[in-house]
Amino acid sequence: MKEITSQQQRVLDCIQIYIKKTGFPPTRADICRELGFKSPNSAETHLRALEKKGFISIESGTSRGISVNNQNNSLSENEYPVIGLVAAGSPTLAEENIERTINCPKSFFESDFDYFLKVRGLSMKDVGIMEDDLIAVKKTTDVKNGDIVIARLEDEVTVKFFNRKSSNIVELEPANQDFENIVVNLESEQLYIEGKSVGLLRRS
Amino acid sequence: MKEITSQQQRVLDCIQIYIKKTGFPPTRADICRELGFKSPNSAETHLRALEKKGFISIESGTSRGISVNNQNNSLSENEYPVIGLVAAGSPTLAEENIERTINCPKSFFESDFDYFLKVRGLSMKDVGIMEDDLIAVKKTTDVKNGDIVIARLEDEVTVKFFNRKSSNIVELEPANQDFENIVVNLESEQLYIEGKSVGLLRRS
DNA sequence: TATTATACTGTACATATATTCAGTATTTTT
DNA sequence: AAAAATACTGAATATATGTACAGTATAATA
Repeated sequence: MKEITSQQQRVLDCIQIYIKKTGFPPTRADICRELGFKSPNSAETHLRALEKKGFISIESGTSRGISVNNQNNSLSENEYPVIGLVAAGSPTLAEENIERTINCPKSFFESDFDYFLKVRGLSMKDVGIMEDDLIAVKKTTDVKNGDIVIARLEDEVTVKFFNRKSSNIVELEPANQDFENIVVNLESEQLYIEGKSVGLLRRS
Repeated sequence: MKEITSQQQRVLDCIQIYIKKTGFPPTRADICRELGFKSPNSAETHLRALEKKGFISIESGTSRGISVNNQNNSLSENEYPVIGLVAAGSPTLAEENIERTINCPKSFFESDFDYFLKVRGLSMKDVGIMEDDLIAVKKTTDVKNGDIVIARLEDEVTVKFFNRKSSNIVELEPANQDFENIVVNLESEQLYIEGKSVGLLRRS
């Protein structure tokens, strides 16, 4: 995404305001009217420049065929994948693991997140995480003691409390007395922290 | 807002999906292509009907001049109030009870809903409803046995399972063995069903 | 120094598009 | 039983709109 000039920014703003106000994009003539241009080609060349720089897309031959490319807009909604917690195998974003997607505002939970994880089992039931709940997961390895983490241990993926006991020992603690702590010796076992829980969604 | 027919609903859905996909509204011809109509007038008459019923607005003489009137639009977002579960007093939508609002897609839970209720206490902890969780509440008195309902009993508002034992007896059952069933005799006590839970949100 | 990008005016035109008119048929409402 | 709404096909047309072409001028880049 190249740098935008101030005039091009004015045109981009004009397009977004127009869409917000009317529900559909402006024509070249509309842009001219809004910004005081006298030739439709003024708008046309700005649109071509904005398209070249990746800010908008233009559907050729289509009236009002302008769409603003909103990839990184924190106010917008987004489709988040729902990933099943398969007993064996890591919860990757590969297409075969995506059960469906959920449309959700980007700033919905306390922090941004990357996907929803569908919970299997009741190992965290004492903190209210039940079967089929959807955990909002932020992909990170930066976790603190007490965080609810999504951890992978030898192809087994679990949701547990994270607890570092020493430089080599990590305990994964369930929130259910029917389950036992998993003590991981980092010297002899591979522990991957896939991410941590930043929220929960239950749709029933 | 009059009633919409199933065909008109198809056209309305088509418009919204088209806008979502392309960023701008469809032409009459686009609608025909999507829905299999053979005459642009098929789309035109449906658009006129949708406009007359208030679902869309049409800018006359304007290409793609369709805008969806998003008051009650299931695809759109909305601000939902968060209401604290005050021990005494009903969870009304009066301004003084609204802690804040949450921006959330309208079709986020299994059914539409009216507000978020912030949970106090642990009476439903065995079904994963914890303190400070936000229950998505649909205002209704149409509840079935087993539904999680928001009930008001003599100025006390609680979240419990609904269980009608007989025409006069309703049991409100907690999901926590530390709490006891509340047996309500409808002849001697007033029971208001404020609504039922259709989902849950936890932001931590 | 030549080239490219930016930033416009002004004209022209093919076509994308809304919209009307003429029909047919079924269902719903009055 | 009549009128209105629904649900279409099919053809015609005025105009709304994208877009190319011809210019002018300045700033940035190679």
